[in-house]
Amino acid sequence: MVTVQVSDFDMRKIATSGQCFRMTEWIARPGHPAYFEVNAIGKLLQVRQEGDRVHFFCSDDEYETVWRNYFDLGTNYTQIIQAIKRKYSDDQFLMNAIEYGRGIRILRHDFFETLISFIISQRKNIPEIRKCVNFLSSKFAAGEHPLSTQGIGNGLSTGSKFPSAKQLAASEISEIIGCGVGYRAKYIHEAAKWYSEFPGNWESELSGMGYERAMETLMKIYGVGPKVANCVCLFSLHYMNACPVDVWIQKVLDQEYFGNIPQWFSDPYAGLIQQFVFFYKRNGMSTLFWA
DNA sequence: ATTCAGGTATGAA
DNA sequence: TTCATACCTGAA
Repeated sequence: MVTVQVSDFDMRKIATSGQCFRMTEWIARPGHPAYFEVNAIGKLLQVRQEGDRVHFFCSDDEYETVWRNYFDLGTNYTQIIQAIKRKYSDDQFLMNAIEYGRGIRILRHDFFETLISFIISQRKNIPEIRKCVNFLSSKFAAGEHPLSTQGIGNGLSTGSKFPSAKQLAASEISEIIGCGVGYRAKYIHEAAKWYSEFPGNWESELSGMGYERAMETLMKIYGVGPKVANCVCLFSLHYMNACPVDVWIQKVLDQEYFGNIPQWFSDPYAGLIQQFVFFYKRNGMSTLFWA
């Protein structure tokens, strides 16, 4: 186990911030602190947080080479947030959102899984998205060696890896439909072909070409529009200026900014700010307020 | 039964 | 360019 002390890290907020769909909170035993199971980048990990101390149930080596980067723990969020608060101090809604959402970090999630997850996300609610992602994973991982991790309290926990692009590209559309994704199956299949047929490395190409060109490139994929492309840019490629506009952010624009585009939209950290705003609007505000 | 859920492709104005 | 509409599917 590795224990680190970090500020601006809240495992529960991260798990429910909607960046990825396979982080689950478990209660080991009533009265005991909750722990989180993270199924990501081909690994399974358990995490428990007590205040600003975070326990990662893995080796030192795995923490350093995998999870530190995944959770973006090398970035000083406290400093970034202070700068943002100074910059937009006259935006009271934003100040409230930041305080409410503090602790969320922008992950560096697996590229292909992020792409497929957000293709699935269109016209679906979050429990449905989670179900589809899990269904795809368990279906295509059948027969493979399951992921496992040394669980808290000596329990051994298992899970399945997200399918590879090659697996999905080689599968029949009907198999993909069978995972409950409906009309998105052909999008998934196309995206899988697009990814697996590229001779180079899409991640490094897209990371290197800059936000604008990455967006253009991603939106050429059948079934990928501006929202999905922005989510991939932000949650996987770590373009912190990428700012996905979904129904919740649209609500914010309509209701809090009266249809105008707020200043922070073009901030270099617009994506991080968007996460705070999204989280606040979705979880922190009573809808009865202005009903 | 009808509507809705973290959008996108398509075709018409 | 902008706008309306269909789209799988399950849950309220």
